[in-house]
Amino acid sequence: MNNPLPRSYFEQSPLTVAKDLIGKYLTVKTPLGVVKSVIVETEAYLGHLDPASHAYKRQTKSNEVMFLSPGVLYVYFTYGMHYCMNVKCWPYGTPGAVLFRGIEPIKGVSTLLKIANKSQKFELSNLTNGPAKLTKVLKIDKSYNGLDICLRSSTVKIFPNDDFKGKICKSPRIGISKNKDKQWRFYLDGNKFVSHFKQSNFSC
DNA sequence: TGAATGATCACG
DNA sequence: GTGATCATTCAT
Repeated sequence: MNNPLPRSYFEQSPLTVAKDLIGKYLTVKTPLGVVKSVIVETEAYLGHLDPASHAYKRQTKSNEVMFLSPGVLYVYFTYGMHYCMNVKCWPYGTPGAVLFRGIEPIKGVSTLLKIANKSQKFELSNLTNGPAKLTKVLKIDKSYNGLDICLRSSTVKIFPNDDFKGKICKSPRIGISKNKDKQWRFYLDGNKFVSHFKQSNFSC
């Protein structure tokens, strides 16, 4: 069995990590069993350099884990009802993160359907093709904020995928009002687990 | 296109 | 305290 991606991997720029995470394996130990997925969509947030980042101007109670060690999760609550999951990048003290926006489950599919209370016929992509959808079905909430995913013992881990072959495209990030021109969203071309499948402004 | 729904932050 | 905003989702 491989080791999960090490802390040094997450010390890189969020832009580097966001693009490189496409195609890698995400494993999450849910209350009902382990689910393994392929990461198919991410976005980079560049902390002090990025007006759209939650850590652009200052360090607060809610964004503090983005200033901690690379490889910890940053989970935030938004719109009064949703959780979104990021992994902290860049070295300790320098805020930055990669948001998980879409994943394709490949093991533990029945577990996911059970958590969502859906039948085998349900279109699986509708459960994981959005940042708040995937946290909901994986039962990721604020209690995961600050979790270190570089440890073998962690309930969330990311593993390499040496066989990955696929075309990675990029586009502006979804749902932000600042820094809209930057193409800091990355996704696997043609994959149905990618959110906002129909988007005009992209390049590959 | 707009409602749901609540935490957070800037302001003064 | 008040109001605006929000890295979303779903129904209309």
